[in-house]
Amino acid sequence: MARPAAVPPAQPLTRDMLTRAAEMIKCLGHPLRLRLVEGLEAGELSVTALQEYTGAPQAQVSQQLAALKARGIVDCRRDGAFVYYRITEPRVHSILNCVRACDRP
Amino acid sequence: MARPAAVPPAQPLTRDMLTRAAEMIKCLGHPLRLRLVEGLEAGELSVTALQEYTGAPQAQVSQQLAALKARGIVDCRRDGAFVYYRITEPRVHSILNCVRACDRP
DNA sequence: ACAGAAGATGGTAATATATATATATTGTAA
DNA sequence: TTACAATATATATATATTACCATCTTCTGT
Repeated sequence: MARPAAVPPAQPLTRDMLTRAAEMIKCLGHPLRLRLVEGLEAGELSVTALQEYTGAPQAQVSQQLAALKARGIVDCRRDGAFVYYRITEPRVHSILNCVRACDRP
Repeated sequence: MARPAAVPPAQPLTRDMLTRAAEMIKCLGHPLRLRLVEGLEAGELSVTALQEYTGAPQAQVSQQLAALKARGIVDCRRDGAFVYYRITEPRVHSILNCVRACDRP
């Protein structure tokens, strides 16, 4: 039997966009990192605040914030003893909204 | 100096929802898997069609489809010699849309 | 200068994931 | 039943992530 034709979807992401998108998404695909960006949604927070918010140990919070920062998802500024993180990747907000739209099409 | 108060964002995802969401997102955070769901956006496709669409070797396509299926992101049906995959996780579409909204807030 | 708070970083063991190759299964057509 | 196409799975190896602990740095208040 003839095999079904491949139906190439319109406008696929370029290889590069796809790779970068996958990296960003992968970075969000971690419970603590996802919680962190959730915490940062309303604005910037210090590492201490994020520690309290997530309940995770300090080192882990710092590590995962570093991972998020390395991918350009967040950035930080220092103010005295505190370092404040904020979201810099605008798509994060919409992705969080998608995630919250649980199981509803 | 007093340390800044933690500002707990409204309605954080429950631990469980967060864990599951992270798993789904993580699964999408892989170039080939992301390409696969992109291919499936318009409807179901056979493994062969997906092979042609992605250009990836057969075993890898099958493997990554299995990963997507294990997470409930896609499902499949067999029709004769062919197996057709389709998206079952409704949030995938919105996530893909977010991803495509590159760098625009 | 000193002590302590805030944060970052390095090392590491356990675990997970990716990729490739080979092989197995299932279905179809002759 | 034979041969071949379509798909799945097993296995091995390489690589990446995670979580944890300890340590180091920077800043603040005294």
